[in-house]
Amino acid sequence: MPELPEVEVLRRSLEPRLVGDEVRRVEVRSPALREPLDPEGLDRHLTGRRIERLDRRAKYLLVEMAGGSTLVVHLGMSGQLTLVPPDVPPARHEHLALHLAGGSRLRLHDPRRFGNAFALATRDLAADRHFAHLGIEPLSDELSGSFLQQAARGRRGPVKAFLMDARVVVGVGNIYACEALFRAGVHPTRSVARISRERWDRLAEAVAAVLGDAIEEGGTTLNDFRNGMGESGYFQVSLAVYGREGEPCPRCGEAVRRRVQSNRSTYYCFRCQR
DNA sequence: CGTAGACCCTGCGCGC
DNA sequence: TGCGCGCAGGGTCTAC
Repeated sequence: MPELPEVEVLRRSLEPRLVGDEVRRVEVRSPALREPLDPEGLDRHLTGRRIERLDRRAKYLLVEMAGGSTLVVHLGMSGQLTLVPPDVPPARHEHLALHLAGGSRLRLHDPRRFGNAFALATRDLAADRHFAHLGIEPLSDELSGSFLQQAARGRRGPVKAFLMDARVVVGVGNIYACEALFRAGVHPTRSVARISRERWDRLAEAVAAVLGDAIEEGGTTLNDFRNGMGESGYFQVSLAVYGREGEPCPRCGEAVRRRVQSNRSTYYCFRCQR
């Protein structure tokens, strides 16, 4: 579930319901996430504080508290952050719960435990090791063909891995790397050393477009969340190639192919992507 | 230094 | 129906 668009949709859906509420109690139900949860740190930075605003950096959701501290949540592969009424019993993989003064409970549920949650004393993200190395935001005006071309200078390797390298540009996961490459007509294994300026322009446009479109379509996730319904149907229908091995390419009809790059599935059209 | 690959973990769908 | 296998949208670490 969690790619950048989903995190952004989550941020937008939670913000109006969380801002102004206050953390009454922090409950660490099972600390075994990718990095062990730190009950003392979470308690110290969150308990008794009012939620001022929600932000996002890369795929990290930032819950900014009055007084300047910040709760940082990463959903990993299977994480869900949901707001539930207090009488809803704990979920099987509910690792962290924030009990709010308004009565509801903000819970982090993550079966695969690749997620992460921690609190920072300040809002100075760049000083924290999780953020220090991160590249530009893909939906900012920093993303451009010339930026990508500059960043690729002197580098080797396939363009797909380059687009997914968070030191260059954040938030481009496996799905949207595939979708952006398809939209730009660039073959996923093409070396970054062999991409023209025109193609870098197309790639920059494609990355912003697929992420932007996904955020707009993700509005349905907002409705699901509000109604307490499931998460199915999110953006699946809009994916051109991802997860569609053997299905016809929407542009030319050639069967979509799948191959493995760096242990991840890549979906692409052999004819449209060069 | 950069790049490629392994790995962390649970759940689900598929084929047998 | 039951079971084993492959696969899953994340990031990080190690070996080369």
